Amino acid sequence: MASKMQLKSVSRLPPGERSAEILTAARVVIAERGYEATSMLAIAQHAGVAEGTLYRFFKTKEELMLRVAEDWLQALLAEDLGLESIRGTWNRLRHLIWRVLHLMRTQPAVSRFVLIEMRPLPTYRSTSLFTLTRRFTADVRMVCAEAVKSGEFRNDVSPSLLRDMIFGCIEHQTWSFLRREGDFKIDEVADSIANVVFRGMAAEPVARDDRLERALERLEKAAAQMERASQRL
Amino acid sequence: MASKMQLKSVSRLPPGERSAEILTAARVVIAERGYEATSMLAIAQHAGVAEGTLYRFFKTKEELMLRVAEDWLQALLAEDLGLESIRGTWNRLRHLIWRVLHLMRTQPAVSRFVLIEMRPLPTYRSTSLFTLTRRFTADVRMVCAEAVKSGEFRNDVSPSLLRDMIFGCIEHQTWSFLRREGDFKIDEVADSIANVVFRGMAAEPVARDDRLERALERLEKAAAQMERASQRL
Amino acid sequence: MASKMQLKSVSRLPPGERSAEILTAARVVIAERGYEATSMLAIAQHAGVAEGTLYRFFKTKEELMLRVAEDWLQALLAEDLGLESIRGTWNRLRHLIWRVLHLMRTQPAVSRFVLIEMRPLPTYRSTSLFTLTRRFTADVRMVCAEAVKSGEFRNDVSPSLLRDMIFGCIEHQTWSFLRREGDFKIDEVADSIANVVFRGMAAEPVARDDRLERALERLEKAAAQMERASQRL
Amino acid sequence: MASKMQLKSVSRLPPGERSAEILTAARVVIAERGYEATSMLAIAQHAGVAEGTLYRFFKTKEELMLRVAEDWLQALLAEDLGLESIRGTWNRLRHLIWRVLHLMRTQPAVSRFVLIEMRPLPTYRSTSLFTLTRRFTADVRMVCAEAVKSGEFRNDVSPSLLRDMIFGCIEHQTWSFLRREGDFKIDEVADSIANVVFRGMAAEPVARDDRLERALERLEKAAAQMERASQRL
DNA sequence: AATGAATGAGCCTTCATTCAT
DNA sequence: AATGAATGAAGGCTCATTCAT
Repeated sequence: MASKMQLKSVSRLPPGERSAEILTAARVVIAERGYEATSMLAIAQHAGVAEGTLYRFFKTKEELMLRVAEDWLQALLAEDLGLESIRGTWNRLRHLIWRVLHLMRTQPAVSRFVLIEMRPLPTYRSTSLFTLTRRFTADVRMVCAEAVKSGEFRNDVSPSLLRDMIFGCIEHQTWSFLRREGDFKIDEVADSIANVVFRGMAAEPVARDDRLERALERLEKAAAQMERASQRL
Repeated sequence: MASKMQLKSVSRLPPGERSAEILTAARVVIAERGYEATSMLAIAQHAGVAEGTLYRFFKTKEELMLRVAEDWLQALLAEDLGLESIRGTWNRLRHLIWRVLHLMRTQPAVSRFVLIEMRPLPTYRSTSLFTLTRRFTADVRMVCAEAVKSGEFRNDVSPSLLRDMIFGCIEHQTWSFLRREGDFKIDEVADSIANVVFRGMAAEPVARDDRLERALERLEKAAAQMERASQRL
Repeated sequence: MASKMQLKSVSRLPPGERSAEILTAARVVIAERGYEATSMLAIAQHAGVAEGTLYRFFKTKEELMLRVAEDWLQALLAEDLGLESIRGTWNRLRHLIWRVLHLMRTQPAVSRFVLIEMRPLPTYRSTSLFTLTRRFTADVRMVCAEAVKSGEFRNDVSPSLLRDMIFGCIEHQTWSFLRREGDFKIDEVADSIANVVFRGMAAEPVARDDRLERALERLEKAAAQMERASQRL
Repeated sequence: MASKMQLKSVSRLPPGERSAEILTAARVVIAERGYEATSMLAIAQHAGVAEGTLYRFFKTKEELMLRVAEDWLQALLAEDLGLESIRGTWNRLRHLIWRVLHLMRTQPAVSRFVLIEMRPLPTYRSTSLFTLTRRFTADVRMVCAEAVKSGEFRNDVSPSLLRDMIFGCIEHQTWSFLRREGDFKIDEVADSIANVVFRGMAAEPVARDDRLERALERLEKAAAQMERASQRL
């Protein structure tokens, strides 16, 4: 059924660039419409290529989508600084939280895409996208684990749960923003989360209230004196 | 002559009942296959009615799905006891958390449906399903708000954030279970979350769990000394 | 992605008729273009229905195609008389061969379809179409088997091979006709095949075909002579 | 500077060799996957050339496929010995049949390709592949024709039909083997076919039965005498 | 009110062929 | 001469929705 075709003259691009173009076009379309509503045709048209071209680079739609998310995330991750420069558990936690919130504020499209659309996919957990997202959360878990080890944190709650607590809270707080419906205050949220977790885990109460202690000591002392006194009698 | 002798035995039901039947059938199909894979045809067949009939009661597939989720949730909510019988902020929080975890464990299908499949819908927030889910979370928020009001909790973190922290954590912790991949320990998770939030928010630095206990011991010891002293006197 | 649709008003047909219409339309298209070149769209257009309608009745293209072939063949088979009225192995073989040749001459399209296009399908042998075609060949095999049993045929060649010989020959002889390139002479081919097989298998060396015929003529001639003689006497 | 340092090591071959390489590669792919499933890309990759290169030597896929079949067959034909050494019509027929059966057994891939996949092509008969296959069948036809000429065979059946009978039978008998489903016994099949055809065509019945003839002759004589006698009266 | 046959846009994917490099 | 990126028509199939009965 071969048909006569007039190939449009699309200049041949250096390898990698075409694929990058497609990925970029896909980002745009996805940002506009979301995963489900994004068709291969739409991506192709946006990229100014034919549908078939997409399949030169990506075996299936899902693979393409996954790659979009990965590349997007990777790019953001690359901009990231390490934790080395920051001292103190609270500061570190606060920084990590703040960093993610900032990413969401500045990159709502990719965030929405990854968190809301890719994550529900049945295969998501076996994806390298999943692995990539773990890089964000792993830091938090590590900081908590270190705090536990050093005795700064109690050890009655697992670092994994703390991580889930932090990121679960972040997601909920940013939910409506990601859906273009609301907003959130980065610093306020970051402070709040860091505070609750830190105070909730701190081995030593941050502020002291030793009135009970002192009262007890006075009482014990008094009791001891009375006992001695009574023995002397 | 003698045509159409075979009447379909679909008794004409009161409108409410027919619609309830459909909703029930839809639940079953959804529980089996999930949202995406559930077709209107499948629901109709399960309910023993024609596809067209579905559209008498629900304008679109989405509306039907939403109603399924709502009714499902409502039914679960109805079984629920109030908080009246429980005293103490920690106990109350722990109870509310435990209650949700228990619901997820016993009703994974509806949980998966609401959290994983309906929530990503673009219209979700304007849905009465969303309002309904708030009923679960509202209690937590209220308990926190009361604790703040009574001075038991600090007021530097909004109850909404605490609510998000708690439910975000719950979701992450149950994620793999809802996807039939893993599991979670109800009591452990409930304790951990309640502890972190409670300790993290307590106005009075919370004594170590056993501090009161020890104080009591010392008091009793002192009391005993004094008793002995007074007897000797 | 529901779109606004204007349903064309295609009158609702009694069950079975629509499917029959489709099958008929498919026959036409297939007869014109052959299996591979026949698209579901073309069939639908020919039947005056939408593509989706085809899928109400046939799960896949292959199923539809198979059904076309089956129905076609079945219809032809139904017209067929039994062998009861025919006596003698040679006559029976000749009849069976002639019958198939006649079918091919009058129904080249279905023949081409079944023999050339459906048969190469990987699944063909597990098809009920295959079973159906066996009905044609089974008679030949049976006649041969009976001839062997009665001692009329030698038993050094299996009936299956004879069947293959006969039908293989028929196919080759009609090949070019089925491809609209040539022709074949029914009686000549039927005679030839029947003769070779019959003579090749006859336990008693077979007289030339026309020997009996000629003997008859001579007998009649002699009888006439005697009649004339007796009248004169 | 220093660009394009990495030259592809595709040495510029004499045109005939390059084309031969492609043909060989195609054979391999076809043998593995069959005609339909063989893509130009696969052939190109196997041959270590680019897709475009294929089109330098073959205008279309079909042309390439046809050439593959031709070359393949030609190679097999070349290995073949003549008939000169074999005496006797039965022996010769048997040899020719055996030879083809043997080819099929040892070269199922090419057999399948030619018989099952190329032959159904609409253009097949005008192909030089078709001409080539005639070389196989021509011998049979010739042997039969000679037998007719020498009086060894009757002349009431055309050699072409005998050829079709033989090859048609061979195809049916090997059908399931070529589809990797069954098997066949070379010697048994060769014997059977040769026997049926030979005995079916032998001019002199192997054993005589002239009783009918003699009875007829007596009857005729008697009738003639009676007629003459009556005329005299 | 209920039916369910019919719709058809739209989806993902394939691959023979072209042609700028 | 050789490449291989790019093409794009075509295909099979799905399913929410409509509406004549």
